[in-house]
Amino acid sequence: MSINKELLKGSTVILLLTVLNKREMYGYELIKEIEQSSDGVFLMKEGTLYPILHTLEAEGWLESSWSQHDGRKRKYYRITELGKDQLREKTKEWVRFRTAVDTVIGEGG
Amino acid sequence: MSINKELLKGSTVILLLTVLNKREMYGYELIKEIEQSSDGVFLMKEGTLYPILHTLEAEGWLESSWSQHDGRKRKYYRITELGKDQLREKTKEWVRFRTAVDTVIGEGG
DNA sequence: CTCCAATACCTAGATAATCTATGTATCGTA
DNA sequence: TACGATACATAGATTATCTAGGTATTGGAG
Repeated sequence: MSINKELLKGSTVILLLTVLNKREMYGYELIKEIEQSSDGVFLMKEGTLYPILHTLEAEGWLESSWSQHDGRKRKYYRITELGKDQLREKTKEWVRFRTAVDTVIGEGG
Repeated sequence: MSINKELLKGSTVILLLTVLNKREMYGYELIKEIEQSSDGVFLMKEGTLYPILHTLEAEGWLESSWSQHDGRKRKYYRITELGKDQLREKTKEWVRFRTAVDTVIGEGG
């Protein structure tokens, strides 16, 4: 499956990039935000999220900075211009994938 | 990600079950059929397909039988009643997943 | 005051879905 | 006669995600 390997990771990454495209956020907040905005469908684990954030930062799609809030330190992530490019690309890919699945299974193509 | 583990395998399995729900087919044919009906998006590898077919048969979602055609032996797969139940379930799950992603990314929800 | 849940970060190792690579064999065609 | 297409299959690599564990702070319930 050519598109799927990308999409597996892609479906998580696209969600992260999308919410970070609206405003900067810290890890824990991202989990809650994605859970809420997906009506409880996406329950991302911390063990899933943090390694992905590190990877995206290493690839230059995100930038981060620490800040303090009530004695707790938070690491805020912002999307970069490169990240925005990737988001546009991933979004196209998602639509392509979604359309293809719906075409095959004949479910609201 | 609670739904995703299911969906990764699910997105492949749902495609297979869908086309087998229309008529019985053999492995090689399934690859071509899914490739065509998805407009070239899903290029399933034999190394991906055959193990999945064996698993689905072992789980009782599919049945198979050998037949001969021009000296080549083909293994035809049919969907079982259990398989049809699973297909309905998987389809619901797909719609749920698709809707959730589209809600979050705001792409034709 | 003490314990526990929630908040907030992190990593190592396990699990599992898919791919790569390889093997066998037949058929049609250039 | 050599090669691509057809047709099946499996072993091992890759990699995305999960499980399970770790640290530390805050706030509220008992």
